[in-house]
Amino acid sequence: MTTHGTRPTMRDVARHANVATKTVSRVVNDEPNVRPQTAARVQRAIIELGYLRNDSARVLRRGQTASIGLILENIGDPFYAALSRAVEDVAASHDTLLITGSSDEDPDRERTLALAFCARRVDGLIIIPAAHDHTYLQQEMAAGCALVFADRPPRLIGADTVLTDNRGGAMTGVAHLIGNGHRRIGFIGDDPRIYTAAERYQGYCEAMAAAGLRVASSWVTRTAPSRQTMSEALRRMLAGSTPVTAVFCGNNRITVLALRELRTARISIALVGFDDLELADLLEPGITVVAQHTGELGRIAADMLFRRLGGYPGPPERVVLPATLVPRGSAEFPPPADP
Amino acid sequence: MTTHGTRPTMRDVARHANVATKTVSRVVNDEPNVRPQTAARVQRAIIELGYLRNDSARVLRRGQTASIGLILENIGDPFYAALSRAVEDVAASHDTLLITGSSDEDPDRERTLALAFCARRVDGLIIIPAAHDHTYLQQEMAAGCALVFADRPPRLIGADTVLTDNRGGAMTGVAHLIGNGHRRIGFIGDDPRIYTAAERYQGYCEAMAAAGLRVASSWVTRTAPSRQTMSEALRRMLAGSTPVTAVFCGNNRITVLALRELRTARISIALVGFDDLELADLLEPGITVVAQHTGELGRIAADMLFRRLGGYPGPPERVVLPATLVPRGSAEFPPPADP
DNA sequence: TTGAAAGCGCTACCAG
DNA sequence: CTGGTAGCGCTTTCAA
Repeated sequence: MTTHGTRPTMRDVARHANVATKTVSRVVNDEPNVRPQTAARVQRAIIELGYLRNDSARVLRRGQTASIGLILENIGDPFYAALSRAVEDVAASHDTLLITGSSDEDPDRERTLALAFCARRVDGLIIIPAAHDHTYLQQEMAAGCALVFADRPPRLIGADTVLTDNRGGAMTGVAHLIGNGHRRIGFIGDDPRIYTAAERYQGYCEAMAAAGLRVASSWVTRTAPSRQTMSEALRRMLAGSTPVTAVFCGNNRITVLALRELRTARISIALVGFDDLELADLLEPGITVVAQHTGELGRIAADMLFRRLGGYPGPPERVVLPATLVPRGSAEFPPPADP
Repeated sequence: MTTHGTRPTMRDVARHANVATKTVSRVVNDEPNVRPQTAARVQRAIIELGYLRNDSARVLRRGQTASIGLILENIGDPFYAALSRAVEDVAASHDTLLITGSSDEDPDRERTLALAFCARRVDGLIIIPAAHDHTYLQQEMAAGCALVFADRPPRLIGADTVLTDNRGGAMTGVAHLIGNGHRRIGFIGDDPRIYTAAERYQGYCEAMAAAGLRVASSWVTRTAPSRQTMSEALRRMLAGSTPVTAVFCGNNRITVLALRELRTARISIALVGFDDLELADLLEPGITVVAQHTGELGRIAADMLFRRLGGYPGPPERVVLPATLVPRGSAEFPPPADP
């Protein structure tokens, strides 16, 4: 039995078993060249003392921590939670621990977290960036910290990156509305400084342009979503002489807020959302979405990271995953006949 | 500029600035008793060399890692994601990093994760347990690792615990159905070996008994949820001469699966679910749930942990949070008139 | 205000 | 097969 706050060390075990610490180390790490009899004696001492190897010391000596860091916007968001789980699974398959931090879309917080992780000497870092300048990571990369960007590309540095085809996905979603006869289509997106939000807006614009459709400024809102901004956005695009007959929502939170707003106001217009929602198929009508392959995004990011940790030497690579249209009913009807 | 894979140490900085390593340490840690002029010289060297303190070494020397571990069932589940976020926020306010691991309801995996975290010498551990015997943690507690259990109590050891009133919540939900006139009410719960599932079943039984209602065995299913088990559960409770007119679902996944099944089969019965769902208010009818205060659960667990880390000496404590009924329409109607 | 030396617990390296 | 020694990069302690 150990006393409170005191842990037995390898030396303690060694003394207890009458061997050298190095022999204990061999047993603890399953190294060869230990007589079974000796190993058994050491094992007994380990159990009797309740010894658990101190991986902090091990890390210091070996220079590898068998841990990676993941920085995302908010682990409480289902999208990032799913991504995080995929990363964790890959990490676990490499016997590696995962440290997670939420940046809340704050560049300073991202930087603080990234440097804190690097100070812990994580072997690598997966970042869903909020910052607009990642040169602060150059030193860490040079010092050997592997780096992968997911969901959004790095700014001002080169590194492996895995993205969703946000622009193409948005185009597909908006084209789907156009294909159903809509010509006045609104767009509600997040703050345009966010890469994915900007890309999706571009996709919206391109799909409209490709169909020869003009976009009125009152149809477009691009800002951090809240109940109030959603309410105003919808009011603006539905007011005036050219109200929209359909709306494209730029992410999962926006879709949910817009649905709630439309329901409250008892307004029924066609809607497509970017990102899937857990109960999207159970709403009436079902919500048509452009779904990202969230798990894949995380899995591939983690695979790329471990490939680098395995010594892969090539130049930075970029993987782009498609986004998939899932028609469920909320968009598959024509606009009301014009008076 | 550093070369690949080599990081400057305090000694390097010290040499560069012509001071002792201890002086660099003082500057890096904002300790007093350094002449501003000296400090400036050190700062310059730090920037020139791109030095970042190695917290692994710091940890080894100081014996505190400023990190905590969180073991839950699945970080991809919105319930645990929300809890995790609350824990992370408390940890961040203590300048502490969070390591997360998913046990997938596997006792061995829980144990492996917990011991891996302890080997890293996390300062404390928050566990949402899957195991049925936590004596393996006694040594770690004795060695000084703080321990808090959340959502489910520990088995065979004593430790701070924060729980939801699962039994009371289920009673409230079932009583609500009874209050709306239902007398034949089904129950679908998770594997009864899971603490929360067992408690919620007890609550169901007690509410039925309190109203003087018998429970037919065909009305009850208690197993790991899947599309198939849900389908069979519903078919059983709706078949025969005494079909249920309402059902109580034991957790968020079960509620979603049951809703999908009922929708597919075009069956409309009253329903109350345990755990809230993101779009519950937007379904038609809205889904009545018994909601847990997930964020509170995580926040209080983390607060209890840091209170222990701060030296709080009292005996293990148990906090029980209420679960709150949120009526939304799926349960607020009477059963069809009996023929 | 500054520095030198010891050592946290482990593993790498070399000797036996 | 086994053991000793050195040292990972930092902080602690004590001396100057």
